[in-house]
Amino acid sequence: MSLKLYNSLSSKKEIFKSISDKRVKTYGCGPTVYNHLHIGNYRTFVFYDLLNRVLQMNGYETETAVNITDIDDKIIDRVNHEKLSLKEITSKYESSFIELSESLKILPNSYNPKATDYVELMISHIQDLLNEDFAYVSNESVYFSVDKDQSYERFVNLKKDDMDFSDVNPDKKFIGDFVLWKSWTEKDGNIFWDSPWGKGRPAWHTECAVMIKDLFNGQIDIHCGGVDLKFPHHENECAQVEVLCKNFLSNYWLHAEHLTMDDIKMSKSLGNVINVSSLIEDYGYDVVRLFLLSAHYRTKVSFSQKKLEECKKMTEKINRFAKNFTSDIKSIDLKFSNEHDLFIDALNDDLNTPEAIGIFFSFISEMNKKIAKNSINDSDKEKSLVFLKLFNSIFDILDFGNLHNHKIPKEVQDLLVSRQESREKQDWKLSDSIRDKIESLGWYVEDTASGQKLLKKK
RNA sequence: GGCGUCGUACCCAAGUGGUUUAAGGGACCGGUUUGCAAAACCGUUAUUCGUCGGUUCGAAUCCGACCGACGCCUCCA
Repeated sequence: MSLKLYNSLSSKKEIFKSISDKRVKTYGCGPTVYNHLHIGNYRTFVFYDLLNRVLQMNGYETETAVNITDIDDKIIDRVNHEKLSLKEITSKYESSFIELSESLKILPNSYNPKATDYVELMISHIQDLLNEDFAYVSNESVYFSVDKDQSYERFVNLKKDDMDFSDVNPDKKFIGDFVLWKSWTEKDGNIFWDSPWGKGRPAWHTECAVMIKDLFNGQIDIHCGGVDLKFPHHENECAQVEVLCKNFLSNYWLHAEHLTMDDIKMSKSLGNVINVSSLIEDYGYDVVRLFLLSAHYRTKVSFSQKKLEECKKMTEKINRFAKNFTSDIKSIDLKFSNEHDLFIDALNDDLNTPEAIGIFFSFISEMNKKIAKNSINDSDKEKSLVFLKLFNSIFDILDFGNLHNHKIPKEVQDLLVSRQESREKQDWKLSDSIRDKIESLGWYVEDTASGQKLLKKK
């Protein structure tokens, strides 16, 4: 099955066709670095990563960009309150973003452009819009005239007649116009850039538009973001680029739904956020990743500890299954059969991770039956290895290198030996107390036909 | 107010007209196995998909009304 993606422009699943044969260019709206990011933010970033991996699975080379917004009202607020420089604040949260992305096994992007590196280009972009009469200067700020964009309202149906005119910025000619360049005000302190229209700073919508123009010549295959960005952000991004370049900014627009807290969306302004690094510490990156991928990206997910506990059990089950196979998985060739194709088809059907997980678990259960009956053959073993490798190329929750050789502490090893001795003497009391002790050190002992087996606790 | 999305078992969650009289995971209960556990295996838990109507040979899947939840229209992943 060929790759299908749900395109927000048409509100339909469409067969994906790339601009050039082999190479796919994607852009995702990244974080504003004024605070720690929460698990909801990372749901979107893990979704970008999923898209990237599925494209690669389909044989595409990917060129990916996720921007970092380091010019913003909230950042300026913090600069003024904390008496730190802009750079000091933004670089702290930027590196935290990069580090946590790595811990969650998000593949590195080709580019992570920053707004502060693009101010000059943004100024010339705004000048271009002014030259072509798509924008106007008012009170040292620059606004985009949405009337000049024939395609405006790609993502929404605004019904301009119904718009609320009560709180209109008097500098705007029309209520729907949006700002490209914000003139300096006192509360901006010493944060400003010089421009032909006076000192000020670029506005948010300008940033992504200019980065795409610069990195990708104003045209990409896929643009992603959270649903909340559809309007006005993505609409306004499109408007600026498309009036100038006369082509679609992006052929496909993918929007990820929000992670919620008790049915209310999680957001920094609402204060109902969950910190990611402590979550990874408590559960492990694999559990967090599986949790984020266990619902389809276009559905809301409610955060809960219970779900994380369930995902933890799922990762344990997968790990147990993987441990049945001793070959070096890294060197296995990916030769696919029916079971694998079902898994691939699910992912190609608009990145249907829950279905793919279901198929993988059905396969595990089928193989476990054979293992239980001791009727597993070489072909089954090979299929299993291929499936494990395929599964991990997308979900990336198995650590193949450490599957079999977790470093077992000396203390645990010694306990294992004495437990074996007590078992031989049929001293069950002692053997059970040793088992408890091993468990308190973080390991499960399982007695199998071939002797004691250790499994690292999560 | 305008625009839009969603409502599937005890919980989570796929499926969006017939190959599904509804995947998969968690949970519960019973069984096999085990010294006991754990794991694994077997079996049980939705004749039913918010409610009510309609279209169709056939609907959870399409249409309409209603009820409920949420999102966007303002910073936001």
